Formats: sequence, structure tokens, C-alpha cells
Amino acid sequence: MSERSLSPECQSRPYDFSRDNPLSQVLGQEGLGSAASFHLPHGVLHDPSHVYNKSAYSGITPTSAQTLFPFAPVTGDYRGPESQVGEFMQPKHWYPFAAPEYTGQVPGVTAATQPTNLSPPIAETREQIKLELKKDVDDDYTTEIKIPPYQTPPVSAAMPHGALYSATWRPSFWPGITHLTPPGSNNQNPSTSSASSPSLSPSPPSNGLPGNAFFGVNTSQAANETPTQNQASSTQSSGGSSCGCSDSEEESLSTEELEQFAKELKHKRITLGFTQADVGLALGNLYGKMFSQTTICRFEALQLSFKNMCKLKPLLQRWLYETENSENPQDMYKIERVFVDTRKRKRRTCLEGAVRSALETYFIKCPKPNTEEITHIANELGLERDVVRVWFCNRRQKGKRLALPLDEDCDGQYYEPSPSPLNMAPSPLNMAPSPIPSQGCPTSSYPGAPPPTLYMPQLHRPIILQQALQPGLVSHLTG
DNA sequence: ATGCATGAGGG
DNA sequence: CCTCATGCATA
Repeated sequence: MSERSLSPECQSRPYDFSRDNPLSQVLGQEGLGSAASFHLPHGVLHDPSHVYNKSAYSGITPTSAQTLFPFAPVTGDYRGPESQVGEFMQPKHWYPFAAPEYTGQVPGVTAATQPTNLSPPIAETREQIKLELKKDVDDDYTTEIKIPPYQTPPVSAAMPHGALYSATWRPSFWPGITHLTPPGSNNQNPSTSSASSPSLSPSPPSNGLPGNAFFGVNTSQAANETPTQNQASSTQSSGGSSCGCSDSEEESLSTEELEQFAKELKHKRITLGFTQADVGLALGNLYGKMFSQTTICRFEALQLSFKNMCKLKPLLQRWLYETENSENPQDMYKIERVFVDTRKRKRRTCLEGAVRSALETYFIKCPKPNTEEITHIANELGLERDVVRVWFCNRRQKGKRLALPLDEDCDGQYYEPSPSPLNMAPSPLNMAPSPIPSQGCPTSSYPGAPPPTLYMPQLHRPIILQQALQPGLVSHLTG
């Protein structure tokens, strides 16, 4: 908390990569042209496309009930009261009753408050859902929703620096996105029934009904049914296609489009009086798949991966449309989706600022520690190994979001800066006395790793940098 | 708004 | 084990 107060981590937009070349980093740098963002020497990086389908459905059930819980969200049964940063980490398992993936319904538990309207969708098996999804790629929910005229440059509260980043979502970085638009796919099945009736309840997507489907989330739709927004599409084309991997046109979304849509969404959402959580719920009604406030928030803040943004955009777009054209949009989210997930979550570990800083330091030296290193770090900091491992995973993920997918193409090679103080940076606190002494990945123990590296993508914007790095750390590093 | 966590999928 | 999408819990 204290750490945060010092420097709000509210980053602006993570997607304005102008990261030209890995070496151009330098914090202050900025104003790099948008165009610059394209040349990517090795326009390689793994293809994200494969992740697309699968992950799309990872969490259909849980549903965030952060707000609507009539009853207390069982929390009592964690294991220890607060062994959190336990120095004696035991490979515990935090699932009292290792919930066997729910096969649909939650056992007795929630029964109590189970609202009828939700059960249906949830009743479906994940597998089924997944299947549906995959199939749906063809018959997407898309239907022929006539997208409302989104060109409105609403956003009265437009962002001040909107101009700063003109960068586009560098297709080169995400080769996969190029195929956003599946060739033959069009909206076909107009499940008008569900689509056109905004006020109507969720309606069980399941039942193998092809028609309604969750979303066939295929960015394709975005492209297809985003006619009105095409205005912007032109922009994107700039560097896009280059990778020739596309099997379809380049009608993909551009950063601008997404950015604008995100703004528009937020603006309208607020204007309409909806909270992010409401929207997430509404999506559940519309597509059977709910999203948490977190996700909506991240969408609006452009903190999701490009692919993810593209995936969600059509859904949100439709929500917007439905909402704006509904007489009582309330219906769309007024449902109470109470549904308790029996699985117990590990109590969230609260790392102290000192520990975090120490981790940051380690991260800088080695963003991808191996097992041993992780163990070492864990021991050094008195954390559970898993906590450390997860921290690094999250840190990397965060780094990508905020800073840009640098390591993708460079694959682990964070350019090596001059022997900056960073490398040596002893943790601000006495916490991490010796950053991985024995065999730190930085100084070479990293297998095929490049020389010591610094995970400091060439951020052009200091702000981002600060976020990429821990506030405190930054100050201590830079100052 | 964001930190830590979970889980699917891929290797 | 990692990445990614996502969400609970919390600052």
C-alpha cells in the first residue's frame, strides 16, 4: 500500500508500443513514430494463434461473484489462518475438497441461492462448452447484429495524451492476428431469437444449440461486423500483413480501433450507468459466458493481449448495441448470478514491499529463473517456492502487458544494457542480500541464456517503465 | 485498478 | 514448467 501510494501504477495504454528496437530503450525515449513500430527484424515470435481457441474458455464457470453474494463467501476453510508467507512452505494444496472440476453444477453448496436462470448455462460441461465454441467458430453468435454507428467520437473525457501513441498493434508481433478474419465465415445463423431480444434472459446457451452459442469468439466477427468502424481499419493495414502468414484478409482490428472502442465502451457504459461488473454479467446473459469486473476493466484499459482484446471486442460491442437499443437494459445485467465455486483458493499472499522489491531485483537479473533459482529465491526471501514461481509468471505477464512483448521476439534476450547499476542493484532492502549467489541465471548460469540481461524493454514512456518495474524499485534504481 | 492465483493447453 | 486468459481479493 505504501509503495503504491507513492506512485500510482495506473499506466496509460500499454499498447502503444513504439518499441522500435530493443536497444533504443532508454526511459525517457518517446515520441517514436508509430510507423516505427513495425519493422521487426525477426517478425517471428511464437504464434499466439494457437492459444486462441483453447484459452478462450478456461473459466466458464466460476463467475466472479464479487459483489452479488448474498451469503458469505466461504473463506474459513483455508488451511492456516495466516501462514501465508510461511517460511516453512509445505507443498500444500489449497483445495480442501479438491473440487473435481465441476462437471457442471456445484454440489450442494450453492444450491441454496441458485437462481434458476443461471443454472442452465452452467450446467453444461466445460467440455461441451468448449466444443460448442470451436464449432461456433462458424456459426457465431454474430448473427447480423447491425452494429450501431460507433464512429461517434464520444468520450468527452477523452484522454489527454491520446495523440501520443499512434502505434498500431504491430501485427508483426502477433502474426496470428492476421487471420482474424476467417475466410468464409460470415454471420450466418441469425439466432435472432436471442440476439434480438435484449431483455430476455440469458437463455441457456448450451443444449448444444448451435444457434445461440456462446460467442464464436473469433475475432473474425470483429472484423466482419465492424463495418462502421472500418474507418479506422485503414490505419492498421500499414504494416500488418507483411508476415504473409495470414490466410485471410487483413481486416483485423487496429490498435486505434480497439483503443477507440475501449474508450467508447467505457464512456457509454458509464453514461448508461453500468459498472464494469454489470457489463461482465451482461455478457453472461448474452453469451452465456460471464466475465469479471477485472476483465472488463482490463479491456477498457487495454491491458489485455491484442488477441484477447480482439476476442472480447465483438462481445462488448454487441452488448453495447443491445444495451443502447434496449428499453430496459437493466434486464441484461440484473440477474443475480449467484453461484458459488466450491473450490478454495489459496489465500492471497501479500508480499511486503521489501520482498517485492527484492523480487524485482531478481527479476531484473533474471526474468525467467529456473527451478533451482526459484527455489533459491524462495529460500532467500522466505517465501513458498510456488509463490515465487507464480510471482515470476505474473511478473512476466505484466511485463508484456505494460511494456510490450519484447521477449517474444528476442526470446529471453533482454538486451544487455551497459553494466548499469541495475544489474548490481542490491535489493533496496537487506532482503535480498545476494541475488542468487550460487548460480544466478543472470551471470551466466542461465542455460542457453544470453548474457546477463535486463528486463527493461525499451520503453518509450517513463510511466510504463515505472510500472514495469516496481515503483519503489524504479526510484531506487533511477534515483 | 491491480496483485496474486488458478487452470487449460502446449512442450 | 511456461504462457495466457481470467478471476478473486484487496489496496
